Amino acid sequence: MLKEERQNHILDKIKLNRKVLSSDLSIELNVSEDTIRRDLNDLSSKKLIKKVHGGALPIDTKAPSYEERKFYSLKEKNSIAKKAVNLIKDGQVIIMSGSTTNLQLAKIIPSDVNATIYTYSLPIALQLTEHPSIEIIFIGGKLNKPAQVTVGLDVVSSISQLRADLCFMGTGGINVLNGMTEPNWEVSHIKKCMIEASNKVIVLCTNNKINEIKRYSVTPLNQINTIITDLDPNNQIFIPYKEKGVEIL
Amino acid sequence: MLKEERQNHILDKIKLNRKVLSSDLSIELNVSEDTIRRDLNDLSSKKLIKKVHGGALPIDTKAPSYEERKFYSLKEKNSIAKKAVNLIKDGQVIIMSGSTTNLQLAKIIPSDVNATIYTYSLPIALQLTEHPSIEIIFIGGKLNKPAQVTVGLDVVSSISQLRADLCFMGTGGINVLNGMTEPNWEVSHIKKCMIEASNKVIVLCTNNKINEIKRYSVTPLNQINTIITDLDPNNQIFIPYKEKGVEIL
DNA sequence: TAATATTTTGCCGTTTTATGCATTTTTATG
DNA sequence: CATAAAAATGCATAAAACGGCAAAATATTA
Repeated sequence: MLKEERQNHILDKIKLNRKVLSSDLSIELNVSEDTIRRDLNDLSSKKLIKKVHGGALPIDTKAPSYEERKFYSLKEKNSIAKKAVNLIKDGQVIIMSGSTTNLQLAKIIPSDVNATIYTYSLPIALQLTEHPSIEIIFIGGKLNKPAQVTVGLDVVSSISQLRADLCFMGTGGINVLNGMTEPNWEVSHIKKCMIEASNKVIVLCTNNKINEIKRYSVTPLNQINTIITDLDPNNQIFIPYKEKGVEIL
Repeated sequence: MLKEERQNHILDKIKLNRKVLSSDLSIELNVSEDTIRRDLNDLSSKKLIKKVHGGALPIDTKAPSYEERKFYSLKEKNSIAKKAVNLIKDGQVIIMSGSTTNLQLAKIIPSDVNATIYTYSLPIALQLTEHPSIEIIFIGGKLNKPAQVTVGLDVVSSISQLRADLCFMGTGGINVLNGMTEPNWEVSHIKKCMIEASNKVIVLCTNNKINEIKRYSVTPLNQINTIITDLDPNNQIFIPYKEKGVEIL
């Protein structure tokens, strides 16, 4: 039996039983416990299992991510949110994607603003429930736990049926050549729909996302109306963006 | 049994019972109390539990933000949730309404349970994102801010298209003659759909809701399979309910 | 195909870890 | 403040992990 076969067997067994013992595996697979231990070490260093004394367990699925990200570079996000909030006008229909920058924005919308906001992010929706006058429509679907947003076909088809004045969109990365890109395929697809559905596309973009490329393309620059960053809009880094007709705030 | 398994078990039990005794655990897990004590020390130094003389308690994390209700009669709600959680079986499709009792239930679902949960409540969905294996489908629509749930036609039509094994439902009031009633028209309508869509209807009901009547009728008793309350199920108050064929837990 | 390099595996002595037990110290409580 | 329960401490033991090494299995190259 090949090493890889053996390791696949181990992965399968962990998935099935939520636990394996080195001693069991050694007998079951007819190899020494040393070999099993080395297998478990391999798999563990690939983050496929959690190795423990005596065997292994499935990887900890706990997601600390969103909460953590929430406080990461908060200052930059806030400065972006402050610029963004001025673009919201009474009576508008707005779509907001699920970024933490958008969450900051949701927090500072003045209480006299009257608008309708569509979102598929739980934290943003929850935040907006504290606003007295904004009407919130939550876009349902299967939940992506770490990001706390809904994803999938339901979301795509809901958004396709919308017509919005504005959309505020976080981003995985943006650059002149490739436009906006996302690390997550599902999210990239959803964002395409958001852009389709909106008259004006506003991208909220902390400085570390500028001139970054992620795996999946969302849209070329020419579909983006405005980019809001924490940098000075006159920074020379934005010259090529402006040449493509994108407004920088 | 591996050390980590044991510690996971302890964490689960604390989540469920809000307390554990070293002596119990020692018997339950078939190890000496010394070992349990060492486990509790481990978990405690990782800030996952609060170790106390004789056992351990959950660490009290999240700041109580919106919900005074959430902590009001928490004890009763928790005792209901504990009974309810036993009804959840692997692989089931479950609909949960938006009550605070359901939120308690969501908190204590053991981490090895594998089920699909539909809900239209933001806090419940958010809570469930911390569960490693449950699939969550959020039912979108217009948000009702004070209750933090979606309501309206979208919700009704989404639920109508479902087929669930179970639904867990909070209630505004219940009595023998009028069955289940709700103060809010939209919610009453949504609950009707939930009942339609579910094979088994389980009503979670704190004692103050028993023999109460609200404005809008949801369903007569005969559509309800089980009522879970914080009272003793043999309490004579339930005799007429039992005569109508409702199971009391 | 033979020769050689590389990887995988088993073995063995050493080190570390997990656990139970006995003894002492601390804590809760009437 | 007396007493029983729980916790801490130290020690013993068995199981598991580690590191080095050499044999065996595989892959690569001439």
